[in-house]
Amino acid sequence: MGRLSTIRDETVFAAAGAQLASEGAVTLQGLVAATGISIGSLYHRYGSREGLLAQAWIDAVSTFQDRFLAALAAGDEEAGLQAALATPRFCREQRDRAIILCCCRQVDFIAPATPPANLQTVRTINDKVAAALQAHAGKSGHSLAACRMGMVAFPLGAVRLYLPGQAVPEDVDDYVEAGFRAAMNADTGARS
Amino acid sequence: MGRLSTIRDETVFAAAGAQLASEGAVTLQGLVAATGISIGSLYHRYGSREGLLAQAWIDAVSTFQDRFLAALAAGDEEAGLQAALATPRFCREQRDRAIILCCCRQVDFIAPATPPANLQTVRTINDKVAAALQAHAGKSGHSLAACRMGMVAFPLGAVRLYLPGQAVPEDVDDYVEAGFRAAMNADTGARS
DNA sequence: CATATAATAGAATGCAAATTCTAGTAAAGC
DNA sequence: GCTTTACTAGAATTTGCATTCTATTATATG
Repeated sequence: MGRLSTIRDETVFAAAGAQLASEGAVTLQGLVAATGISIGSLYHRYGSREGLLAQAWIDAVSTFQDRFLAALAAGDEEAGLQAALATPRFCREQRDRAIILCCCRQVDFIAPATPPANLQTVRTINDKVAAALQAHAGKSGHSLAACRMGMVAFPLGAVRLYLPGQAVPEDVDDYVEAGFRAAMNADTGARS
Repeated sequence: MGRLSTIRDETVFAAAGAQLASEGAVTLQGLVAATGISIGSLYHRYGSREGLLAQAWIDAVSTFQDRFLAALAAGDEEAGLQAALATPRFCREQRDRAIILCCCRQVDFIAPATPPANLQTVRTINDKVAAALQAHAGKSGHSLAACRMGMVAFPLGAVRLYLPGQAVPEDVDDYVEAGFRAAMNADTGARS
């Protein structure tokens, strides 16, 4: 029961990401202007500025993580490539969340003043991805460095050529694939 | 004539970059604490917070630009590769400036409130790099997108795996080279 | 319809950081 | 050694933003 919220979390989080990407900082007044929400609602719903930012980050990261881990979990020969391609695809299908992940930094959302509960959630998420990467490295016989390069660094660098201003073109996937294979081949620490 | 400054610009700029990378924001009090400079000196030397940030960015970008353009200017077969490698090399030799370039964003330093003179300088620098890339694309027969991918996006993504916390390992150069060649080969818009 | 609950709303407050301002200090030229 | 010039220094002020607080509005349930 009780009154229903008029403005969705999604809208607020997207506005925060957009402001951070374009201005370099988020102000609550800015969010009020961008979304029409009131200061009172912001504090009622998110507790504090830090809480709001932390939730926005967690929302974006966990959504992406689901796809990235699912791709890796396939476990077959091309699992790594699918994980690499998860980044450009995410940028097209979840643009607002991708802007938070690709155009901002964790430090913009997660700070010492972040509520402990949120801080713990972030740690769990980060650990999970790190572990999955580690596991994939072991299974595929490649070094962790090569996996991070081909599945994280190159894809991120690629989409950042376009976000936040432009759409990520389809042919970025070709470059990501080429970069992924190159990283795997260049793997000086390969074990197989 | 006149009194000599005791703390070098370089030191102040590096502190600004370090703070931005680790905390996500720069405060003048933070710079005072990190470098020992006084508030009065900051305003005397840089005019304003915006002026200071703009100068720090310009210092970092123009230093990098010199190397990047020099590599491209060689003009031979491997000029593109040398330009791609300029990024990891810069990270090792000019770490403080590299942190500003690789771990921060232009928007953190250049804003609407940036002094017009500095704004103009930044525009000139950006245009120069864009033109050189464009020229290299034409000369080498590759698309501009492929050149930006292999010479900017992949190298940047690669070093960001390590900066600002760790040194950029030597083998990153191998991945950057592999990524560069992959981008050139994957070039769907190649003209030769 | 009455009541409890949850959300909206925005003016008032407090705080942290940027900026201003006045005084003091070191180097170079005459 | 005197003057000019450029830099240092930090207290006082202002400003912009986060946060608090009280009132109000909308929905669900009995």
